[in-house]
Amino acid sequence: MRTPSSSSSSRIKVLTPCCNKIGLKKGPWTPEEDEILTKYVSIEGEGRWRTLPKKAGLLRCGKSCRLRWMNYLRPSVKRGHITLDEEDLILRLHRLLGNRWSLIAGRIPGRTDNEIKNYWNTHLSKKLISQGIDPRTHKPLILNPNSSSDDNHIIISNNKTNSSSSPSSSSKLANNDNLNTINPNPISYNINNNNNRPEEITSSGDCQHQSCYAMLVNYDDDHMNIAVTTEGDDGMNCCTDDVFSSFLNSLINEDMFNCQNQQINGTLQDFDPFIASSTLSSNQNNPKRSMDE
DNA sequence: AATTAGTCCAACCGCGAGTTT
DNA sequence: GAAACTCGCGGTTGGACTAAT
Repeated sequence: MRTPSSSSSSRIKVLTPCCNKIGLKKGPWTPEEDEILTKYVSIEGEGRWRTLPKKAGLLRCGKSCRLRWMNYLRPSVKRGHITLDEEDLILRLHRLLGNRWSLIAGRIPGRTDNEIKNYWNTHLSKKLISQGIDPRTHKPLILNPNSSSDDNHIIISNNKTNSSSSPSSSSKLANNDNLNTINPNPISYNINNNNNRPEEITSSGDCQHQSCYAMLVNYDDDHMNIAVTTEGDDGMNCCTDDVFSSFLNSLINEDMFNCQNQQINGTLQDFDPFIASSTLSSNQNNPKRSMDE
């Protein structure tokens, strides 16, 4: 937690036990602590992290408990090396999403954002550099030295305009746990693209809900915007997670991606040739692989 | 064998945003 | 409506381990 002096906002934060590190243990977790935390969460469930340490009898802050559970103790966490398929998926997702680690992790079962982030920083970024590719932009290092770090990355916001939403808010909106409940507005996917001029097309997607969505892609000077509007049975956005999954799948999956390419007259292919080629090659052994695996 | 350099990854930190009071 | 609380994210750090000298 932030202390009042370190906060950039006008909100005044009061030190809470979670912030006050006095008496709280830091550093690596012991097997005994792991056992206590695992036992407690298995009984009480996830959440209420702030009060968990006291109730469970742990001398840790809530954030530390949550991190330990999420990244290590959770039963669904897959241990072991990242497979080639997973690596390929990470590369393509990062190409689309940038450093949205939680979002990427959400598409790779059993892997945590921290694990993927570490794997990226220690393996994949170096691998791309060795291949002459900028790991931030996925473009050749020589050809585009002045490109920003967000070039060609999808920015997801709950604003119809091209707002430059923060990574955290973007991730939260794209998280399936939150989409149905907190997003009253259409999601817009903004993809920076310095090479395309204004253009507008409409498309549709498949969703089991009625009054589902329309997808609008338009280019302004610097961005490609894909706005997904949903309206469910109750008039609220009922299936933005479905939409988001479909959209992401469409960008990853070869067939759907090619379909999108045709719909937008090849402009997306210009935007992202890497995806098209890498997907083509990577799916040769698993052509129907879905990101929802 | 000792020291240094490099790598890896679990954990910490600051911060923003949503929720509750 | 404002303040306080809580959660979760991405960036960074530091210690353990390994390789090189």
